[in-house]
Amino acid sequence: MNCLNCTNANCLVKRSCFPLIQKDYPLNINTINCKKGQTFILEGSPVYGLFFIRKGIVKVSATGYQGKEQILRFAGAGEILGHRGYGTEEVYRISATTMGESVICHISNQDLQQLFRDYPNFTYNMMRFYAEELNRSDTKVRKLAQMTVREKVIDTILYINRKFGQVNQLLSLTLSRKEIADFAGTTDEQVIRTISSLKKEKLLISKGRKIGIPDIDRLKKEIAEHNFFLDA
DNA sequence: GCATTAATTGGTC
DNA sequence: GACCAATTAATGC
Repeated sequence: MNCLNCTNANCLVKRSCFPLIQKDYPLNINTINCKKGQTFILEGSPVYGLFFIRKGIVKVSATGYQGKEQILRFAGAGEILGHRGYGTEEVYRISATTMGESVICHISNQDLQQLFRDYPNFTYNMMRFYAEELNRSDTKVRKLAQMTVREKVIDTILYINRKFGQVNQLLSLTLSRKEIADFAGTTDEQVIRTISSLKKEKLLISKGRKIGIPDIDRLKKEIAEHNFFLDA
């Protein structure tokens, strides 16, 4: 597989290096076709390059004490994975699992170094990406520490909406209650209770296991005191 | 349809 | 607000 016929305009490699990359440029992209629920980066395994999502949605998580899962973020097409391990770390500190059918691109450490040398624009864009990531993880810490459970659940739902949107008034990415809890840093029972009271307040609707937001601005108001880092 | 998994509810600490 | 247990709903095969 190579990047020439890739249609993913969001990809950082494509954006930064094309149309410069020619047919004979020695770049080896491994593409991995994944079904739902496949873990293609495993916490603790040696770092062997960077991953880019070509298609699909991936959850990034780390395992804590007694196997407790903390979901750190969800990533969509064009986003970068495994970057924190690159350079300094010898093993990945996160796992990455597909939420649905996905296509993942992988670039080896060697090819990556070559790209960094050949395409300063790519290097610069990567640096900007790292800076943004640092900001996001910073705000994530503050949210976990300062928000109430109710606020964290609302924030999680708004985050999913912001990132992946709604279809027919329902969030297009369906998370289990436990996944919401693992992202928000609470338990699935708390999530269930919060969601059901939000439904009573008409701030949320649901069909089966899917959740919808009837009025996004009204829901945003619920966490307005934390507006400071709403967009993270 | 049945078996498995997820959601919900109630109770205890 | 977490953890546990019991019940009920949803989903996969």
